[in-house]
Amino acid sequence: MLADTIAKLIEEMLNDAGGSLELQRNEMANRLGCVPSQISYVITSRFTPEKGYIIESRRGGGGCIKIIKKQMQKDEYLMHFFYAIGDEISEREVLAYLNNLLGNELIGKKSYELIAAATSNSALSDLPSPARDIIRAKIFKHTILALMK
Amino acid sequence: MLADTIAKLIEEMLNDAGGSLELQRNEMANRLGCVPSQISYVITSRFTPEKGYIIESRRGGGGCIKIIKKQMQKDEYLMHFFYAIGDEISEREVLAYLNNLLGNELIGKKSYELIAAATSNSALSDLPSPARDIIRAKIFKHTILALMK
DNA sequence: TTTATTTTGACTTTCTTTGACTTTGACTTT
DNA sequence: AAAGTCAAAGTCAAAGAAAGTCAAAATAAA
Repeated sequence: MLADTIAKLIEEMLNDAGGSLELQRNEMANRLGCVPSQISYVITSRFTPEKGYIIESRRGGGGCIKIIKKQMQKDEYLMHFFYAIGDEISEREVLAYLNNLLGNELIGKKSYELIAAATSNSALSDLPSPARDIIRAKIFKHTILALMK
Repeated sequence: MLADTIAKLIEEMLNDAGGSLELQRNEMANRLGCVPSQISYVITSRFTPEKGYIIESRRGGGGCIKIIKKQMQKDEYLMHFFYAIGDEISEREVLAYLNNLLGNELIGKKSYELIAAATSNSALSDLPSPARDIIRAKIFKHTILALMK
């Protein structure tokens, strides 16, 4: 299957490049003889933040797609937290996690405050009860990944 | 890419000059082997007031373009941002704000990444279109307030 | 067969480059 | 002083370059 081939190729390139890489969508699609949006598809379906990848991109002349892989190792502990977070989470639970991270000096006071603010009930007060904890979990996960950048 | 090269050059010159500098458009374009309006393009697209730059210029013989990087007091600036944020905001707009804050060294790279992650389309992808930008604005405002703690 | 994933391609959006044309200001000439 | 000249910078739109989006069609999995 094409998608798997491309995914494998990108992973390989990521390894060679040491965890972070920039590619040009059109150029790559050309090399592989596929349509450019296929590259987009592979990236959005396989290199998701959930799987520990961060994607950035720029359009226009000289544009490109940047893929960053967060490897465990230094961030092993954070990854442990990352995986521990379920699909939904309460404000209280977030604070418990954050206190743990702070206590272990994995994050600083400023990061603590920022994440607490972003995931607070106050910030998410427009959302109804079931949705709120789901969004909170996503935001929390994203911030944990961002910490590892 | 040409534009990036020019932008980088100007930033460097600004640093060397300590935050304010005068350049001649034609002379510079000539040196870089590009068309003069390319310099204008770079300045209007990268050195915007949004990002904390002030541009002045004089036409005619001996004319030039003056670029000033301005800095404000931290909380004043943050409050300014806070009030500028409307009831809804796109991912793009948040990033523009953040880049400004980062450029003015009002936040660090880590805060930048955290807020960007918490307000990303990716983190909020479960929310439908109108709600997404509203929640994003609330989260953003909360994090800005947290920065002032 | 039904459902989920992949593949494609048409269309959109964003960013860059270029060049023709306009406006402005300083200096020179009348 | 008024007019003319020339050297800047400004403006704008067209063309080009890349990535994003979306949905239909094809394929694979259940």
